[in-house]
Amino acid sequence: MTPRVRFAPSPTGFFHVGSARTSLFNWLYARHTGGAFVLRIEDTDTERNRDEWQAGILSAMAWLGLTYDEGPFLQSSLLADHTAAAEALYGAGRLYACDCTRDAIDERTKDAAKPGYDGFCRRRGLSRSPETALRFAVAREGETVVHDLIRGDVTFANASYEDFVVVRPNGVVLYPLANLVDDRSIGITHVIRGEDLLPTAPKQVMMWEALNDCDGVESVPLPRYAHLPMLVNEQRKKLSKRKDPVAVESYRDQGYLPEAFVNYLALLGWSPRGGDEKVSRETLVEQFALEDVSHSPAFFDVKKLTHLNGEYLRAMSLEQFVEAARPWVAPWSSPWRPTTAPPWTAEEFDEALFTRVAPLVQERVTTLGEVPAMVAFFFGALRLDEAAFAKTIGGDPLGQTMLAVAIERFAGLTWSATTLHEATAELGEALGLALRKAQAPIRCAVTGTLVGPPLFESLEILGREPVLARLRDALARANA
RNA sequence: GGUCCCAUCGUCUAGUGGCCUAGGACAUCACCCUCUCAAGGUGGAGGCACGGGUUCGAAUCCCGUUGGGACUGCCA
Repeated sequence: MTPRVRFAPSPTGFFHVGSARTSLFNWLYARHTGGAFVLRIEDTDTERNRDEWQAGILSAMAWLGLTYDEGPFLQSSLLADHTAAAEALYGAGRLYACDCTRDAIDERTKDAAKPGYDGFCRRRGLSRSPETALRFAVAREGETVVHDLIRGDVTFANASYEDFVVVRPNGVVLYPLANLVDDRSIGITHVIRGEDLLPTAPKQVMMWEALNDCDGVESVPLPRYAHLPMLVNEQRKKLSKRKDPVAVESYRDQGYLPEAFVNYLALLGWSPRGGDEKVSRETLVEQFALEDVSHSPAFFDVKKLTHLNGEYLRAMSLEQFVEAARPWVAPWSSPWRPTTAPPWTAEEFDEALFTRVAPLVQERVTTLGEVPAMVAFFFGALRLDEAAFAKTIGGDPLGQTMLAVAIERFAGLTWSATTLHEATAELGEALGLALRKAQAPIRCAVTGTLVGPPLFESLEILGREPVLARLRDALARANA
C-alpha cells in the first residue's frame, strides 16, 4: 500500500514554524516514498478559528512549495463520520454517559493520590441526556504499545489513563476521536506529528482498535506513528506563539527565501548525508527517511537560518536576485508585498539603475529586507545620517577639505570607478590621509551613511552631476 | 505529583562496539584580503552530563543517578 500522510493544522493563529516543520516532514516522506500528501484543516474550534488564519496557512504552504495531492479537506465537513463513530463505540459499550462537572470531580479527587477523573459514572448506567458527556472506558489493566517509526515501541500502562471525554453533552465529538476518525476516513497510513502528541497516541490506539471491533464498522489497520522532536527556544521550552518569533509569514516578510527556509527546517531533527548542509529540495526528497530523524529537541536558530539565507542569495544569478528583491524595492509591481515599503516612490525608482547596483548588494545582504536601506541613496532625496555627517564632515575640517578638492577633481574626471578610486587615493595622499579616511566624507556626502556598497562603483553608477551636487550640498551644510 | 520522551562543542548535528587523538555547520576569537560594510580564505578555542556494569575494546549496549522537556481540558 502506498503511504498516505496528512498535515492537519487548526487555523487558530499564524502559521507556526513548528507546523511548517511538521508539514515539511510529512511532505518529504510522501515525496520520497511516492505516497500522497493530504491536507486537512481542523476547523472545528469555532471560538478560535478565523478565515484569515486558514488563508495564511494555505499561502504559507504555497510559498514553501509544500504542495498537497488531496484536499484541503475541512474537518467541519466530516462531522457525520465523527458522530457515526461515536455511536458505534457507544453501541458497543465502549463509551458511557457521565454527568460529573469539573468541580465535582475535583472535589472528589482532591485528596486522592492521582488527579483526574475517577471513573465515578462508569457503573452508574446513566442514560444519555443533554447533561451527559460520553467517556471512553479505558481498560484498567494491561498496556498499550505505540509503534513509533522514530522512537521504536513506546509502552504505556492503561491504568495511567483516565476515562477521557470523547463526546460533549451537546454532541460534539472531541479532537482525539475526531482526528482519528478523519484519518480513517481519508485512509491515512502514517501519522507524522509533533512529540507533544505522543502521550495521546495510546488513547487513539485504544479507540482505533475499539472501532475495529465494532459491528458494522470496517476494520482498518492502525497507522504507523512517527513523533517528531519538538522545536524549542533558548530556554529549551516548546516554541511559544506569544514569546517567540514563530510566524512563518514574518520570515517571508523579512526577506527569507523559501528554499533557504525549507532547507533550514529540514536540518532541524534530520541531516543530509555528506558534509554539505546546503542541499536542494530534490536532495532532501531523495535522502529523507523517518528512521534517521533525531530523538531530541532542536533549537530554532535564526542566526543559522540567516546565514543559510545569505548563501542562497549569493548563489542566485543577477536576474534571479533582481526578481526576488522586487517586492522590497518595487512593491507596486509585485503581486505580493512585504509590510514595509521602501523609502522611495515608484517615480523615483529606476529598475535599470537597480539592476546595475544589485551585484554590489547581493553579496552584502543576508535577507532581502536589507536591500532597500543599502540602495536607498540611489533613489529620491538623500537621507543623511546626522551622526555620520558630524563625524566625517561637520566636525572634521579635513573632511571638508577633502570634499572641496574632490569637487574640483571629479568635475573634469573621466567618469569610472577606477579613475574615481585613483583620484580619491591621490587627493587623500596629498592631505596625508589613508584611503579609508579619505573616502569617508565622500561616502557620507553622497550616500548619507558610512556603510554601504563599494563607493567608487556606486559613484560611477550614480553619475557625475548627482555626485557633484551632493558633495556641494554637504560642504554648504558644513559651512552653514 | 503521575505517565512518557530525551541527553555528543554555546547551537544544529555526524557517529549504530575498534576507522574517534570525536568530524562538519552556525555562532565566537585571531590573522589575511580590503575604499566602508559584508563576502571569501587560513587558523584557534570549544563537546561525548555523572556513576556503575557488559566487552579484549564503549560516544556507541545495559542499569542507575542527575538534568531538561512534553503531556496530564467537556481546545485542536
